[in-house]
Amino acid sequence: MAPDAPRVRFAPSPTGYFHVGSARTALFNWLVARQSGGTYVLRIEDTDAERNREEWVDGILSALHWLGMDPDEGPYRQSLRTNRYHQAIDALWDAGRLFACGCTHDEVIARNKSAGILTPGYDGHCRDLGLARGDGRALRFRTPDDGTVVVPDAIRGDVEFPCSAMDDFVAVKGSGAPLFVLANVVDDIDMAVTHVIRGEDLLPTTPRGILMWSSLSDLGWTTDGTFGEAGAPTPALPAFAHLPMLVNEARKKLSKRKDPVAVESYRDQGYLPEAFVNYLGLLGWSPPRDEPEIFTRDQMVSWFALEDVNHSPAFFDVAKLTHMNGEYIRAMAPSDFVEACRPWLEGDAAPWPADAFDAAVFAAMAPVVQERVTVLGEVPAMVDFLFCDTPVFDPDSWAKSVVGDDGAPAILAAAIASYESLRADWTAAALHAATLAVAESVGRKLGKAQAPIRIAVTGRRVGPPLFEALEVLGPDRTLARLRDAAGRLAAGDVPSA
RNA sequence: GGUCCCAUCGUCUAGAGGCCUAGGACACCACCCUCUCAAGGUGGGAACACGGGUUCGAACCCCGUUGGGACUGCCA
Repeated sequence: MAPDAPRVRFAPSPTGYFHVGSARTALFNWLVARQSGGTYVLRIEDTDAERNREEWVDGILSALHWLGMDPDEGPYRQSLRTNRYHQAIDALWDAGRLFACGCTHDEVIARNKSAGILTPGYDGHCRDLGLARGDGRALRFRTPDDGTVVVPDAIRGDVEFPCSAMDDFVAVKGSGAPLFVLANVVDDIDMAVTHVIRGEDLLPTTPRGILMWSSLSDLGWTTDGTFGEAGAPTPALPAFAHLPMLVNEARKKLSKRKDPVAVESYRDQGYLPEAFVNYLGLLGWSPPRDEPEIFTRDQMVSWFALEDVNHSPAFFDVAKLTHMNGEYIRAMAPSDFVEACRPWLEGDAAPWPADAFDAAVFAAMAPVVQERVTVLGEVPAMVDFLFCDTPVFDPDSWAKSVVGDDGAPAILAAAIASYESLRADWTAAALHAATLAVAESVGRKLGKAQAPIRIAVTGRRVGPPLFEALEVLGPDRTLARLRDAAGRLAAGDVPSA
């Protein structure tokens, strides 16, 4: 690796699930590292004890693994680096960059309100009181009174923030625990991060980080050797890139309450990681002109450039994701498809008893299923008639196209007679021809005539091609189900689903 | 309220002053194909927020307006 190779970091906070926006951020970081021979670092920002749950961290790791973006380095845990933050806090305190403040948030608001100030934000109450550290006092960062902080952003250009609009923010909790900006900056310094690529929601706090960075730099702060040499001076400010937000239909930031944002749920529904990553790549970026939207990871790596990332928010469109997933599924080698389906077919998740599943039977049916599903989670419902003792009847289908069809009894009777003679030549082609004859005998087109048969055998009006399904099901079970349906129909019985 | 960001079809986007009577994809509609459903094929409707500049010429540059969003926490 070149000594000046980029070092990017993906720095999620554990939240209990892996957000699709985080996945997009991870991807763009990963792309920059891959295309430049750089290093992609994972850092868990768990300074908040509330968010420091082991299984949540495992969730991040497994989601990244599923996406094919395992870190090159890390995970580092901020919760394990508190000593280092305290060194920074002491240095900042000794230099007078921090001051103690005993005000609660409510007190600040109350003071502002009584002073007739609608503007939220710290009023500077304790700034020059010379309060001592301790006694549960928070430590605030003394921001400049005037001047401008410039955030050099690879996507948006220089963004300027007037210091006059910046209040003295809390950098250390009353408990002594460091907060986001401080830990984040100290880590980026120690880990020699060269590119900070993150969501646009962090843009407004970036000037605080830059102020923190320069203070540490001014103080002669040196790196701790996490990466590279211990004792090296504060590195130059990294490049920044703030990615556009991912929004919902209401154009609001994706909400964990209202929107389907958990990557895990997409995985569980049967989206393929490659399709998911491909779609994510289309959110805020697009391949070169004239290139199709479906592309490989390698192509993305070679084409991607931070400078080409869009500025405006993108709607996470599940319909488009789903379409792309279908494309990826259809493009799979048949054996890969069969293999990929296993989690949905074997074990407790399947809608049939575990020992009822027959891999060879599924494999025979798989090709026609592969062409019809958009997510793997749809597979069981397409083949359950093969593994359940009796079909899972859709009440509506049964009512409309069997009970509600005057011709159904005759069709079923004719099909039973016809199929019975086909036992020796039980193939889709023979079944097709036989059913065509049945249809003719009742004066119908095949499309209309096959409905009662399909429902009797599979339980539903829609499904895989009927004759392939019958071939795989076999003559015994097919005929038994046809007789069963005909019998119940004659008895006026409506089966429960 | 303050600071900042953003603005091309319903959606994701192409477009970096003349190639634009604005292209593609998803979604939608119609037709074709067809054993259901998909897939596939063909066709269709659908956008440069508005107003000023700059320029021979603006979706593209500048300013303003409007609209949307983010942040404004001892969360990250």
